[in-house]
Amino acid sequence: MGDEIRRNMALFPIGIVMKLTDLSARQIRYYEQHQLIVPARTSGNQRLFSFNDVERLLEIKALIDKGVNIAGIKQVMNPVNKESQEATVITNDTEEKRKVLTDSQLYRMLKQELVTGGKRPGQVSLIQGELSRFFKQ
DNA sequence: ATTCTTACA
DNA sequence: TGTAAGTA
Repeated sequence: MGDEIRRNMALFPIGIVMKLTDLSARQIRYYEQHQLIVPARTSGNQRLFSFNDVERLLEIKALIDKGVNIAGIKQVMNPVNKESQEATVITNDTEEKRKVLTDSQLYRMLKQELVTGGKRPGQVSLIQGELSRFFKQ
């Protein structure tokens, strides 16, 4: 179950997630208020998002674009499970080890995610189509 | 320089 | 949702 841990690792600050999803900070925080995502927090109260968080945000974005409101999204999306939340609790030790992700490191991980496809077989990952714009040739 | 919360447009 | 204010 190592892949799940990887997808639940808290890695990105909101600024990067904004670029990854093309969502505003206001929107991202708003969706968190409604429990659509539960990003981890650093000891300094800063949000740290995981690949799963980013994927969920992309799904939310797709639904919003379809005209679905928050209430509708809550019905369609499965709620954030306990394991995810536990896995994203940031200890001081974790925070120290995380360091700052360089762009090259980030893109490397994103490419890995594209190869993996994210999620499980059966449900097509939205991350691939959405994030492909970061690898325009 | 970034992010956070609160509150008003 | 956008944005401004005052912090951390």
